[in-house]
Amino acid sequence: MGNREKIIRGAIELMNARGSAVGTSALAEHLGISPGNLYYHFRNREAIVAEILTRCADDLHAILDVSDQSEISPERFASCYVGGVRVLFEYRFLFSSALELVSSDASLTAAYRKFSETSVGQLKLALSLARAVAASERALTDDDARRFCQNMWLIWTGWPRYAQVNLGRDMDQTDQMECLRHLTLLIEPYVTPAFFQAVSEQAVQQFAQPPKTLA
Amino acid sequence: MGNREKIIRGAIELMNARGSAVGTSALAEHLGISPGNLYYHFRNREAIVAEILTRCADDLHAILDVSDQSEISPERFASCYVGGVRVLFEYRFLFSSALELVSSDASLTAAYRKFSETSVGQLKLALSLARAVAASERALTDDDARRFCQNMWLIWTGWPRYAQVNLGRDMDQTDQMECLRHLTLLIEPYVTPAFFQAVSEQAVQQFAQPPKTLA
DNA sequence: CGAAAATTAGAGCGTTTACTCTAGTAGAGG
DNA sequence: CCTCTACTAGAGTAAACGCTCTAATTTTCG
Repeated sequence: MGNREKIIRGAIELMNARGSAVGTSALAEHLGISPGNLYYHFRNREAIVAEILTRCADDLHAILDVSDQSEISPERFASCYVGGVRVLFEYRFLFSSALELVSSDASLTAAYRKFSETSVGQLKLALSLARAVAASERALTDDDARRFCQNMWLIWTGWPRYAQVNLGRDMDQTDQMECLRHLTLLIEPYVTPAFFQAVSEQAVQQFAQPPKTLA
Repeated sequence: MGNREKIIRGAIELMNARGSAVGTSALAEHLGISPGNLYYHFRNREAIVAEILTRCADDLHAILDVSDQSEISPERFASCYVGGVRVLFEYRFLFSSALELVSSDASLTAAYRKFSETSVGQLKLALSLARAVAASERALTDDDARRFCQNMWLIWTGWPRYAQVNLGRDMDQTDQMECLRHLTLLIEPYVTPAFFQAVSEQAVQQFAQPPKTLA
């Protein structure tokens, strides 16, 4: 693994632990390389964050993409949010320090907004396909469906920070499972019991398996 | 209004807009006072944030306190979360920049955790009292009730950042109303239609009125 | 008024920041 | 062996940081 890759991974690790404000010297020291070395691989500090954001967006969008489906299975539905929890935990500082990131750079702002907009849109599509299957008795207007997906995004991206900051957790598998439970609770009233049961079982099962994309 | 009060308000204003990372010189310039003046009124930069956190906690806890009630009216229930939205919007940077705040100082961490713990506890009490009234058909285990209140906290504290960062809003009354709608959507499945209807009407009505505590 | 106290301004301190620049190493191809 | 390219180290820069200090000003009160 080259230093470029080490820098990215080290930055994620350190920023997840201490917030996006970690400096270049702290990062270099953490990695055991010289501060100047960073600037051979990246134009500036912000370029590191930008690449991390891109990776996160790519990972998440690949998981949430259900545009090829006309109807969504409980298995696929579960994989959306089990996979989502994994990705959002891995890159959690992006959401914990969102205000700092966005107010520091204009191009990051645009990328960040596009990212969240696309994700919420994908969630909405998944929900509509799932609701077609679920045929729940509880109706949602179009505006409320958007709000529901935004709520889901808020819990999804907010829980890691909540667990870390408010509860002082150390961010292990247990915390990811708890995040899943929070999302489950949110979804439950809006799908049929049968669909919900199937999704829950699938979620637990998929969560027990190691993620696919890890080499 | 003395400079001490001006500093607090200016800090809230500036940090809400740009994140908690605003420096002492930027703050002084924003207020039209000298940087050194800050240190007459406050021991150090962190003391300013600590006082803001205390104020926020006091304001919110006063609004959420239902410990004197044995049963909660729709009016009181609505005032909890209408008032809560107001407070959390006013101090929104505390939640947007929580990771940065907490990782910078140990005593702030303790205060922040106590704050959120108490708030979620108060929410849980309000919910249990409301559910006694509402007698909904949808049961919640104790763990799920906690998760529900944590979800509420996440949306409550997360929405301002979402609106500001992800949607690029300018944080006016409309955004607070939208936050209310998000919370409403969360609550709806867990109370009876009659209670929900009463709470919704009360919420709209209370929201239209100016806040009581403003002198 | 006049003295004491409270408040303010602003220069300046040491430290840290993101970043640049130059000297130098490691390995591949000829 | 030599050279070229990819990469690394580390000293050094200007600016910004939180903060201290002193002198001046305003307010308070006998």
